[in-house]
Amino acid sequence: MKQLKDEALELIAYRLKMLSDPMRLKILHTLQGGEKSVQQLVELTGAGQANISKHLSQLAQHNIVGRRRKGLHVYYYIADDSIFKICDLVCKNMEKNMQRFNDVFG
Amino acid sequence: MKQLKDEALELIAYRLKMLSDPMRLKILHTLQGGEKSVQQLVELTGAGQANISKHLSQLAQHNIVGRRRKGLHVYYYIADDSIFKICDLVCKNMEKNMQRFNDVFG
DNA sequence: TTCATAAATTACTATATGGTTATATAACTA
DNA sequence: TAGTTATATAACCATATAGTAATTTATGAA
Repeated sequence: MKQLKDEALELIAYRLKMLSDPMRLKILHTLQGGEKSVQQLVELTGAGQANISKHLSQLAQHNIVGRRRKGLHVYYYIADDSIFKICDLVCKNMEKNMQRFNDVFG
Repeated sequence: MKQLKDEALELIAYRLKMLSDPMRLKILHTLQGGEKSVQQLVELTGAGQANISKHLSQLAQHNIVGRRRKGLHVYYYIADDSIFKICDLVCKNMEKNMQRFNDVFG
């Protein structure tokens, strides 16, 4: 087992923090269907414009999404697919827990 | 692509929040070497006892760790290995980013 | 029962974070 | 240029969270 330094743990935690917010996950999940402008994300998620922009700049700082300007619009896209693998792992594990729950109490 | 409900996204976010704190990661990483008592974790991590206990109960609530009482001591152990896969994914991606950084600026 | 030790909990503080409103910036159009 | 639209940023508030000190609970030993 590799020994991780505190600094490394902080980096991992800092990155996972990006994925531990429902609205950011919703944005990412929406972007999974292809790149979207801020406007489109506002419509598709139902969140406020400033809110979306703030989340997007955070995600961009972490290189989780990329941005591309086209006239007045700025299009954002997924730049790091590994986030979905992470979500899948979490989902699978939750399913397993549900199953165990059902096995015992169902 | 599966459509995820807001509720599902909240569950995922809530679970990932458990992994987005350096101290909790440190605890989990320490437990990777085998089960440990609260005392041992206090010594190995350098954190306060109350702090460790609080993090452990959070992790236990999410079934990420399990607990076993043996006399005065309570031993905690990893109950969900998938967390390490998640950390590995994050690590790999960070390495990739570093590599890209080095390729461009190194 | 009394004492000692381990762990959990409570109460509190400081800080971080998400959301909102208002404003600023950037880019296109007339 | 002035006006319009899209996005970003700033300021602010409310809430959540990590850490700590003090206390309580649980267990074992004398």
